[in-house]
Amino acid sequence: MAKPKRGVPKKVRVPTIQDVARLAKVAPATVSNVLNDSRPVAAIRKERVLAAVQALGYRPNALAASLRRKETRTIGIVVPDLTNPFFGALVHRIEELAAESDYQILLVSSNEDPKQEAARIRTLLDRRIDGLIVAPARDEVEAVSHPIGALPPTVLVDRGFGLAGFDTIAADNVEAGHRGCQHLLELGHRDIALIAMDPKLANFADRIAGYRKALAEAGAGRRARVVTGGLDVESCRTAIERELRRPDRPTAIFAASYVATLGAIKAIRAVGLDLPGDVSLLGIDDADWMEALHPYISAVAQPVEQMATEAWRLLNQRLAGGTAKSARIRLPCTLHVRESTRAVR
Amino acid sequence: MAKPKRGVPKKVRVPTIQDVARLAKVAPATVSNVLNDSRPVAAIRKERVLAAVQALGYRPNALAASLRRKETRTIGIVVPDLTNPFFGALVHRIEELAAESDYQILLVSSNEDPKQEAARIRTLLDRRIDGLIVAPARDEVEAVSHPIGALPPTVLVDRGFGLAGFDTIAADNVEAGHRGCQHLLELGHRDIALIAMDPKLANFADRIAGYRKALAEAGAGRRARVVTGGLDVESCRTAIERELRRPDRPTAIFAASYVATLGAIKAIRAVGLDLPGDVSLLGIDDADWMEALHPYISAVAQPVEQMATEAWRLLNQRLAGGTAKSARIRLPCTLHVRESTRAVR
DNA sequence: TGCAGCAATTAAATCGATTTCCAAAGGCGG
DNA sequence: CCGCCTTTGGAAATCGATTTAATTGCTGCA
Repeated sequence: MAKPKRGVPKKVRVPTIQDVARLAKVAPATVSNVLNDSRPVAAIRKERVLAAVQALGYRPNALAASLRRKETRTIGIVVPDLTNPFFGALVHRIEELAAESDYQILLVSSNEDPKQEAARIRTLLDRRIDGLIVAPARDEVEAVSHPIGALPPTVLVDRGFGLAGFDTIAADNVEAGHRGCQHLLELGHRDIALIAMDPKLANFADRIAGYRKALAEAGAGRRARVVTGGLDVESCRTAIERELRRPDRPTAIFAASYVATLGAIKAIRAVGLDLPGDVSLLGIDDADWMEALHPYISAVAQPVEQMATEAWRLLNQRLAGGTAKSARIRLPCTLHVRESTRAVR
Repeated sequence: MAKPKRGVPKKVRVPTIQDVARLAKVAPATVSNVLNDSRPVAAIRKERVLAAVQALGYRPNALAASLRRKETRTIGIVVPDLTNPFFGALVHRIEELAAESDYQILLVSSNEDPKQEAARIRTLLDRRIDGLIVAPARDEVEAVSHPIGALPPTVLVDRGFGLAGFDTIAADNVEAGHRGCQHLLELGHRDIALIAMDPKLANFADRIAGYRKALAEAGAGRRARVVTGGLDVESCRTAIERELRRPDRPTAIFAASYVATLGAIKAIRAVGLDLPGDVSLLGIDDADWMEALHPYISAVAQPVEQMATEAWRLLNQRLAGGTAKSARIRLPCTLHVRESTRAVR
């Protein structure tokens, strides 16, 4: 293998359309026409161009093309936290779909902070992205929409459901809360504590509403116990631990998110209770490991893949010029009954 | 709230530098000079420009700027699988660091496929990214480097260690295998099966080497049992299951990756063995849930955060014109002894 | 008072494509 | 055989910034 041993990384001038044109003895316009076949070009010339392209290893500068075309074939994705497997899966799937249609992904993370979110979105807009998929940090996307004015076609996923002017997609969170609580009720639980990271977020509000509804239907309306955890595992753990140490501790914990579920498991351990012997645990959001270690964790799974697919579909519709009024899509969750939920003694 | 009710999403013409110049009654060049303070501008004019910028809500078109400056402040990241928490954490951290320096991330996933990887990298290059961070699908990055020719400053993370011409970063995998195996040996295990997804990948080869070394040091050199799993959880599970069903089944499983660990847990369950009563399990790669459910899973943790930090540091050095010879950084892993590894009966 | 010298502005070139529009050439009917 | 129409090719405009180079307007010194 040749050892370059150069000092400064030799700036290789990448070939431009001019170079190709020169080599093929045609006009730049012709090269462009061949490559995009935007207009017919005589076979002889076409060949010469293709040969030149080959020879030089020419690839069009996407920046220049985008500038002229006013289209970047790039979409922005904003998530609160890539570390959360839910968003990991979401981004993964969207990237996959986008790539199939020759789009690329500018990824930014808002770290659950609306300020950062707004700032990052602005930088995305400077890049003239064609579209935007956001899992907002908060539901009032004033941060998203207000200071910015015109956004490109935008789809809101998971949070911010129903915000005017956006296509929005979310799991049917009311149903998730309802179905989950019902499951626990059917097992005979009456003291069910629901752990929400932040009850002001619509997702949690909905899940709480569903939970309350199920309780009410069972005639246990006043037994609702909603605990506010926090945005991270640790704060959820302490909140739940406190709850579990009370004399009237719940017999079941309904953890309304991935982070809360993790916190709940740790809290139950910390207090020294048996899962599911002493307390049952039902999570919202599924993860690969929940079916690995005993007790397998029961969970209401959000349809991440579907959410991603729908998000991409809606965005595509807009990109294609579709002008239907804002879509609002609720996707059903599925309850996975596993081992962490057990009939009350 | 006003209801636009427009048919086609009214194309708002975004203001350009020309518009600002016109409004401020100065030349476009002056606007540019103010905004980048590339040259001194009289206070009166500067104010006028700033006011105009405010009034119009002007933001420079990053495409145009990039085209001219030949710098996009964008870096590409390529990972095999975002669903894997290791890569999730890696990307998360890099994005964070990049944002701090006002860089943005074009994210692509190679799906563990070198062909896709090469294709996706090419599209990244078309976008004229300033730098590239890759966790390659294979170690021979001919896919990465060959057909493409000149790459921008590139850092290889996790895989492809030591490839000529790249800064490379990886965990000290030999040591990880060595330390892990040693731990199992200390517990009295002699029949330790190591599960690698693909022994041809250098990472796994290294981990295997470390494992063999530890065995040899213990005078158990010929007891090495290396099982080839596969790229996904399922195939790992079946491979391990087969191993566990043999009459001379191992007393300990050393799962050399996140995916293998998950597969191992499932396999142990499937065969009906007790973890860690009948078999011990040690994983490589840590995850939040490993310290949640019993038995807590012992694991050799790769220093993801550090790897991300170093990757960004090295890339920055190159971006800043640093011209040192390719760095090769090995980062130490840490053994987390938890509950899944137990002294052999 | 005249001119060198400096600082602040701006006109124009540039980045690298796409697209518009004009010109030349070839085909065809009258 | 001539003029009109259809192709095809290429020159030039364009996208929206940055940067270079030229210009303008002062200041200050002789």
